[in-house]
Amino acid sequence: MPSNNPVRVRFAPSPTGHMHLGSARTALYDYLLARQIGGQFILRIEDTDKKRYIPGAEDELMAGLHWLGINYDEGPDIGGPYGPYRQSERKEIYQEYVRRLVESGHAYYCFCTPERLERLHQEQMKQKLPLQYDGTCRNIPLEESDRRRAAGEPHVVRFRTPKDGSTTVRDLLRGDITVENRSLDDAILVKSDGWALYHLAAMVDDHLMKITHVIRGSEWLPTFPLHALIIRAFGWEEPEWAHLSVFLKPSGKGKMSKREAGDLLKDGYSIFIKDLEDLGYLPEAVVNWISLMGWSYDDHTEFFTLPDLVEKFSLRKLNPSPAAINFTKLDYFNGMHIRSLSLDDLARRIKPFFRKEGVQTDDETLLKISPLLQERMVTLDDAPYFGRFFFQDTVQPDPEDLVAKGLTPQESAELARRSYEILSGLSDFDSETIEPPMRAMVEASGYSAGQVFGILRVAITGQKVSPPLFESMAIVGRQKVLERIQAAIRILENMNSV
RNA sequence: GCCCCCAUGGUCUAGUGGUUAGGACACAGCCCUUUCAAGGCUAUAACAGGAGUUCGAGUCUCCUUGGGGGCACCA
Repeated sequence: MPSNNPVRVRFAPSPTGHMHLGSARTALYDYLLARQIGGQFILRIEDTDKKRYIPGAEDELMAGLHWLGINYDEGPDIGGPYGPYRQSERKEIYQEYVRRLVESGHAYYCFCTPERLERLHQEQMKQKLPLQYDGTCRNIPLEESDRRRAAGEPHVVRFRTPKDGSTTVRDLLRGDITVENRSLDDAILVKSDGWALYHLAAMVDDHLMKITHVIRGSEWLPTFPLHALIIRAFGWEEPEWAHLSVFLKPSGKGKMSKREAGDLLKDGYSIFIKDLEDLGYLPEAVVNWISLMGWSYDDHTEFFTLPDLVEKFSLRKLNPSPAAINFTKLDYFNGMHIRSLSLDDLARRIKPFFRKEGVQTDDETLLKISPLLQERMVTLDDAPYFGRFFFQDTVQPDPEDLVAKGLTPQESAELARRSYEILSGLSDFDSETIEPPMRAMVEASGYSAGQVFGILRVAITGQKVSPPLFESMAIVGRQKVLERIQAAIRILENMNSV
């Protein structure tokens, strides 16, 4: 619910792997909420765990956001009034706040060794008991624990979870959730190396950074009550919470494994943002697609640009149930967004895909073929598939394809010769000039348009599937068209009838 | 084992007590058509199961089942 305060939301990923669709959606919703109410969107890096840190992950995150068009107002690279925006640079802040919790009795120092904890865990497993800390250090007087700490005894800090009663928290998607406090663990807030854990660091940062709405994954639902308890222990005001459902694999059965995610690539799909550009997807399409996984607008609108989404997004319409990833719908949206691109924009975007295929292009031709390619492309890398012949000096048609269905090579060659005659005698070489006499020739020949134009298509484009023939011919140009027909005639003449 | 969340066609979803259960993707067919598309039209297809509340339940309650998540000195 909008409050009187300006909306401030944060995207707080940890740099421990590739940015995927789930995090992109969370960031998108954050961004939309901030933009529509005129608030701020903050990027905060949660990198307190050095063991899991992956170099480059932070850059990939920022590149991914940038590619998607999701811009943030405050972050590690651009700064802001509430920095630093990397948790690894905020250690002292957490220490200060943890001490407050200890002194107010909401947290305590725990000297239990990992070995003892492991034995406890095993015992609880054996007895089929809930896996929780047993409270051994819960009642050590503060003076004593301070003394032991000063003496250098290894320790962590744990939250003193109430043992009686229950805790109710409110999620924007699910309403009130109540849990018995006895099912909550005395979670560790600070590790023995002095670094704060997520539970503490994120709550402190959200408060200090004046975050009003926390949008995060539903994997945080089980620890949600703990987080609320920590905030309440500080006496702070709680933000609004929205826990987004997870993404399931396309079958809808379970989350995608690392292995499955990797296998996707050979089908031209990926759940990693970094791969999507290379696969020929438009950021506009990706944004549109993920926006609709767990959110809806109304009955008849599904095509959205980022500005549309800013205008229409609403937390109220978020859906709590898990959604299966549907890549064919991404393909659909990609086609739609490709068709909504201006011609010069399209020309610019397909250029690298020709280059990747080793096809030399020129901007003028690129612009001319764009309208021809536009309505038949699903992904940007379809462009060289349909249009490489525009840029080649010669094409290499498959002789079999040159022979029209139901005709002999000789008959096909004859049709090609008649086409050559007409084409070479034309005053102009645009599609409007080419089409009428060619149709008349087909009419007179007694063959079908499909047969005759099929021969020419293969002869001129080197492929059975291509953009419209006459427009293509006009762009290829008379000289090359005639050369290619000539070459095709030679091939046909050298074939034996079957 | 314990805790939490979820449940409408194959998939994404609309629906907040009374609807012929709506839309989108995919699929099939038709139209258009020189190929492939795009576009238009049509069809197939869903309230997980069981109790209860109510005159009336997809919608509220409970149970079952199924799915998902969590139970780290990760986030």
